[in-house]
Amino acid sequence: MTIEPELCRVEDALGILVGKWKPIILLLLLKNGTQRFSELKRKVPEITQKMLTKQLRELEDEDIIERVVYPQVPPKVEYSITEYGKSLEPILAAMHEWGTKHTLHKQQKLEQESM
Amino acid sequence: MTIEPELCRVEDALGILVGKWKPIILLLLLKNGTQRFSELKRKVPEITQKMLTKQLRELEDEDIIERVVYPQVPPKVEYSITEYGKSLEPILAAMHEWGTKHTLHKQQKLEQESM
DNA sequence: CAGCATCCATTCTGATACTG
DNA sequence: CAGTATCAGAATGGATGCTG
Repeated sequence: MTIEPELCRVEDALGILVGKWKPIILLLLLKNGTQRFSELKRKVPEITQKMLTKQLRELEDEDIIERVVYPQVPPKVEYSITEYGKSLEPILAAMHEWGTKHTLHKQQKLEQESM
Repeated sequence: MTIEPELCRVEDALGILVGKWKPIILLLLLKNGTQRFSELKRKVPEITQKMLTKQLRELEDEDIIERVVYPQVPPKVEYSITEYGKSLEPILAAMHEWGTKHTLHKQQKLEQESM
């Protein structure tokens, strides 16, 4: 094991990543760079404005993403990952890789059960 | 970016790790190996039996941990990480490392604000 | 010892409608 | 366009008491 004593450090990262839509939002911003509110909404149609707004605010509060408002009509707001936010990428990558394997695992389990 | 298309793979990992006590439980089992219910309870005194039981069941359902019941009186139940569960370690490690940095980040932020 | 059952408080998420 | 406000339902977490 490489993880030592203070076990609870993990909670901080988890606290930031938890939220039904935060990982997707972060991955979209990491992958495609700066994007407008409406772009994000379009790429994740299932999310409601309320939820998107909320999750973006929370990520902003944690300095994970940056929010830039252009004072014009109609309004324009752009979101992007901060440098600090980019430091989350290894975690997202590890989860993504694991998630892929997990899918296989679940499939195998189902196959076993149906034999 | 190394993370490609199917963004939602991340959710599976997150779903398993989320739960107020799951990371701690996993880290304890990864670090110290097989342990009894009461040992875990003692190491995380703030958790209630109900919660400990629930989180352990959920991890068991996902094949992350194994539960062995010894048919004796008084009862004895041991929990351990499965091989599959061990595959989560990179994620936990990444979160742990990040969490440590995050603490520093928060401190610096507070210092800046108080200047 | 290792739970389960019940009740309760809080938080989270969603649906819908409205606005500068 | 990018929100805010309100209401409702679901999920989560906790306190307490009982049991094989």
